[in-house]
Order: sequence, then C-alpha cells, then structure tokens
Amino acid sequence: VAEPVKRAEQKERTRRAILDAALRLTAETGLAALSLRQVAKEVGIVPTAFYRHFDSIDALGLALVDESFGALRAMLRDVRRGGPAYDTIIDRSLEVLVEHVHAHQEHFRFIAREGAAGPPAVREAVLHQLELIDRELATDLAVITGGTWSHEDLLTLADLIVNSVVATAEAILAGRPEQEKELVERARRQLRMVLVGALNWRSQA
Amino acid sequence: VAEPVKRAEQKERTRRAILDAALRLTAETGLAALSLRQVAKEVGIVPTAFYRHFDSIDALGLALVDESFGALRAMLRDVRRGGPAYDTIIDRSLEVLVEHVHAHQEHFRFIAREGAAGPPAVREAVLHQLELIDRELATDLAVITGGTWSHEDLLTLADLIVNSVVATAEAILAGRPEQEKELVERARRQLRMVLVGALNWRSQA
DNA sequence: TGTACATCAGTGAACGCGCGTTCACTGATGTAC
DNA sequence: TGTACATCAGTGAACGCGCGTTCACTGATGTAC
Repeated sequence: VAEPVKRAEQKERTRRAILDAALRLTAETGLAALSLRQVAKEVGIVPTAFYRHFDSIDALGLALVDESFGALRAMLRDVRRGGPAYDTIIDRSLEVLVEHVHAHQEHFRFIAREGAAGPPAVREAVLHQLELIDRELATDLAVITGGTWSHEDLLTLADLIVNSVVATAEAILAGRPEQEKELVERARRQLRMVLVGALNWRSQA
Repeated sequence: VAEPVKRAEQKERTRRAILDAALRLTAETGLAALSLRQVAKEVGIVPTAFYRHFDSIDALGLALVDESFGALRAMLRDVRRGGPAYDTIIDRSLEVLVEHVHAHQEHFRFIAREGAAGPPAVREAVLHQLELIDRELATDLAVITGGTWSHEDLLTLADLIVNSVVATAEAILAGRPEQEKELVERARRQLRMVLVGALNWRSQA
C-alpha cells in the first residue's frame, strides 16, 4: 500500500518548483515581504494549491532553511576532505568557499538575510543552525591544535573564524565581481592574523 | 520671512513621532514589510498626513539610517575620547560598546537588519556608511600602530575588527541577558587574539 | 491693535488592487476485486 | 483484463481586509497692512 508513484512524482516536482520560486523571489524583498500569491503565480499554480504543499509561508521558510544549510554543510564537508594539513588549510578553505558561494548564491544570501531579518521562527532556526556549525568547527579546531585547548577557547576561536568567513561571503555577494580577488586576499590575511594571534596569545595565557 | 515658530514646532514633533513609531514597528518585521498605514495608525494621524513629512517609506528609511549612524558615531567618539592608550583600549571599547548597545538598541538592530535585508536604497545607504566607518577606524589604527603600516594592511585589520564587533553587538541583542557577560568576555579574547596576531604577523611579513 | 488674506498640517471619502483563506468542484491517477 | 470506486493535486469563485494614492476640504496659525 505504498504511495503511488506517478502522482507522488508530480507532487514532488511542484514542491520543488515552489521552493525554487520562493528562493528566487525572496532575493528581492526578503521572506517577510513574500506573499503566497506571488509564489503561486511564479510557479504557475492557483493560490489555493499552495496549501497542498505547505501550511504557510513560514513553513516554506523553514524548509528553505533546511535546504540552505544543506548547501553550507556540503561546503564544510568539502573543506574537511583535505584533512587538517596545517599550512595549506587557509588557502584551500578559501578556494572551496569561493566556489560554493558562487554555486549556491541564493542559499547563502538566504541564510544571511533571514538570520538578520526573517520572520521570528525562521530567524531562530537560522541562528540555531549557525550555532551548531560553530560547535562543529570547534571540534575540528581541537584536532588541528592537538587537543591542548579548552572547550571555551576553541569556541571563541571558532566564533571569530565563522564571523569573518560569513562577512567575507556576504561581501563577495554584495560587491562587484572585480572586487572579489581583493576581498579574498583580505580574508586570507585576516585568517592568517587570527591563526597566528590565537597561537601566540595561547602560549602567553 | 523666517518660517513661523509654533507651526514648525508642531510639524517637527509629528515628524519625530513618525520616526519613533517606524523604528519601533520595524523591529518586528523589518522595513520592507512596514506599511505607511501602520505608521500613521501608531502615530495617531490619518494615512494621508504621512505625505506631509516623507515621500515614501523608503525616504523614511533613509532618515532612519542617518539617525542610526548618528548613534553609532556618537559611540565611536566616546571610544576615541580615551586616546590611543594601547593596553586598556580593548576593555574600554567594550565597556562603551555595551553601554551604547543598550541605550540605542533599536538603532543598532535597525542597522544590522536593514544592511542585510532592507529595501535596496536603504541597504546601500547602510553598507556605504559602514564602509566609511571601516576607513575611519583604519586611520585610528594608523595612529596606534605608529604609522608603519600600509594603507591596505590597516584596512584589512579594521575590517576584521569591525566585523567582530558588529557580530558581538548582534549576539548581545539577540541573546538572553544572562549570556551577555559571556559574550563580552568572548569578544575581549577575540580582540586580543586579533591584536596579538596582527602584530606578530606583521613583524613576520 | 484689528482686519483681511495666505499658508499648510492634518482630515475623510473614495478608488482599484493584492492579500490570505473558505469552499465546493473536477478529473486524472491509483486501487480493489 | 475490465470495471467500479477512492484518492487527491490542482481549480475557480467568493469573502472581507489592509494597502498606497488621489482629491477636495477644514480650520488653526501666520503675515501684510
């Protein structure tokens, strides 16, 4: 008594079309100003059909949060693939960042925008996911630093790095393409400053 | 033939009421989702009277950008008042930051929110103002570091500091009050890492 | 000081429009036998 | 395989509501003389 195939397929296709349309439309005005009717029109369905897929725009927003963090986590997996090779990690991470930021522009923009200004439920979901990523990075850093740092110190450093990288991604997306090289070079220097600073500061403490 | 006094006074009072109401109301949903009628209702005037003061919600938004950066610049003046006393500058700056963030919550939130998700004109105005502040900080840093750094290096460091501080302010405003001490302590360590790192990295370069 | 006129912040009715949501429906897809 | 029935994604009319904007207006404040 499994769900029939063809009908389910069509439903899934419409669901995808709704998610894609919403991601495209929110890029202009943000999720808070997005209407169900705009989405329906963009997809090519009647407004009421929206309810066959989502209870509300907020519910749609939460689905987009999941999807966007899927893209971000894929990026982090790519970064980790190289292992903790200490001397090349900054260059490699920035390469992966630039590649993913371009391939998933809309998802990155969505996270930045809705984390600052989304409807409360969406905003909270974004901030929660970012906190989880902070903690994951702290675990990675524990490996790189050889397990001698305290949990709190690792989180502090992870937070500093995540904030800088998020700011860099936002700047790349907001800026003109010809500024990109400059922004990446700046990020590279910043990460080096941070890494050198963390190690020196640590040995003084 | 100067503008008459009493009438102008009343007009200014209404203008202020509109700005205050808008700042209060946007805290919930963001400027993009704010309606002229909501503002008028909150102020206690008829919707059409809004046009006596602003051409559109966007124009009102730009006035709020000016006002919010007025608050931010007042903070920076307070920080600078202590002069470039190298060893206490981090502690003093964080004290001033915490004080101003609480006194002008709504303005800081406005900057963070509309810089990420405001209507295009407002968003651009916010990002432009932040860039100006980056450059001002770079000038301050030139004094602190004794004039031996390149312009580009100073901007890189300023950008790193501004991003961290903005992230800290956002975290304080988004978090629960009992987390504040922890967040400030984390910011303190981050700024020390950055300063130590910048100096060491610099001397290696 | 008193009067006649000008200014203009705020009013209130009206407009067409897009909004979210309800409801009964259609007809292709799927299931039971 | 063929038939009768069930499911359910998408339809289309209708609703009351808040929206931005227009327009002619009112009446207190201000100015000229």
